[in-house]
Amino acid sequence: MSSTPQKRALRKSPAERAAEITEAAREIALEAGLTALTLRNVAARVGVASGLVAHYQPNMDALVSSTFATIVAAETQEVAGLLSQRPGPSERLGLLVDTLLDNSRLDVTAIWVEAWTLGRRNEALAASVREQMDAWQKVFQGVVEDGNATGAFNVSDAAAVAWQILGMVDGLNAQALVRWDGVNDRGTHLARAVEGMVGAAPGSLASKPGA
Amino acid sequence: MSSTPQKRALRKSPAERAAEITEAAREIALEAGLTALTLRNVAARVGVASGLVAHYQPNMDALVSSTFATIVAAETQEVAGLLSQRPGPSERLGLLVDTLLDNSRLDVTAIWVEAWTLGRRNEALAASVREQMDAWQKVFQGVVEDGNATGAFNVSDAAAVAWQILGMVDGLNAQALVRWDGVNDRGTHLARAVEGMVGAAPGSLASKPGA
DNA sequence: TCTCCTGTTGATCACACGATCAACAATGCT
DNA sequence: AGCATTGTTGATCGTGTGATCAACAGGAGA
Repeated sequence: MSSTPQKRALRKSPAERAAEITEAAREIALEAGLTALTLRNVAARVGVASGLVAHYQPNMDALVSSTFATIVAAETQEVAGLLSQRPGPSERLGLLVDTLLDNSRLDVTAIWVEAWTLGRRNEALAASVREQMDAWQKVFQGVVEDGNATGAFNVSDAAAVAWQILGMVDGLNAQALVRWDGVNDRGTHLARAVEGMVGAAPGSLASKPGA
Repeated sequence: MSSTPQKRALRKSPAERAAEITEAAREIALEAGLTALTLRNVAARVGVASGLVAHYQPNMDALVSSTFATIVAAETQEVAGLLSQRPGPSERLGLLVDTLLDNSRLDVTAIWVEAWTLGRRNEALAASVREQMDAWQKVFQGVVEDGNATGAFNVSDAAAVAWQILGMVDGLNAQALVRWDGVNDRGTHLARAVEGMVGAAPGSLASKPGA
């Protein structure tokens, strides 16, 4: 008769409570998407009244937007960190391509796709999406420019090529979200395509490090 | 005092009324997305009570699903029709790439992206999405296989490469949905990438027919 | 002209959403 | 110990959704 008899949530500092809410929002978004970010949903996860969530956020659009930014920025930084450990531009670009095969990031991909359409009705989210896309593009652009300097690549417009590769990766990831089967050598095929774009020698972007 | 005084919609045959409803749904989806497909929204467009829309559809999930299929299948057939007018595989693949630059299809792209996430909670829609993706993939696969037979391309796994190209096109289109600026020569870059994938000679996929 | 058949209405239900706010109570300070 | 600050509650409002169904009325056939 008393499964969760905790009548009242214990009082916490604003900073601590705010952190709980954003963390709960992050978890919910990763598990069930940005659409599942409702006042009552987040409140239930924290173990708190719905009004409290509203008290800590100007409105739900803002929470959706900031949650998206938190999740996506973390991924960008994580991958960027992995990149810096690779010796040269070819190895770095190859690593980025291999990220495609890593289905452990499908939950983040789902959030990307959701944000693209949700941004249509949530201006704050739309701004975050553009911001985070720019961040990703700069990661790619840096690698391409490095390769240009080294001579490994030969690209006239590094920014444009970076946008292109980003778009391809996003598209293939989104495809894997719906159709995870049917395609085997995604890494190899994409590596060949990217080689064509950056003017690298065929096979220079090692897809599978184990080979 | 009487802007739309039509008290009662005139009686029509079931087939005619059903066609009106599906057509209204198509228009709404193209203008405001699949999310805007509500009972009252569709009913208002037809000029009819909301209950009538429900009467002609088993449920809204089905209407969303069929509307998606209608819109997307029409685009696939339209582009496939354009393809058949081109002489050889290289020209056909080049045309497919140029379709990317055609921003007149952005409304359909928006529906694609929306369907990818909506399919998470609408099983009927998810099935339609997979079906329509297969249809698109077959279009690409046909072109690739033709090129293989002609000798213009050199691809070991045509199906996989077709999936890859489709994913790239989707990704770049989705990107254009959010970030329409910043990239100029999308066609050229993608053409170079695809050339790398199918083993075609560089420049053989003419991006801009005017050149 | 009368009578059914059936296309159509619109009120209604249950539910979920964001947002608001007076009332409450835990906590730290005096 | 008493008090004031403030974190917290939960009922409430307005809106929107899909779905249901008894009642209505247009129109074709007798």
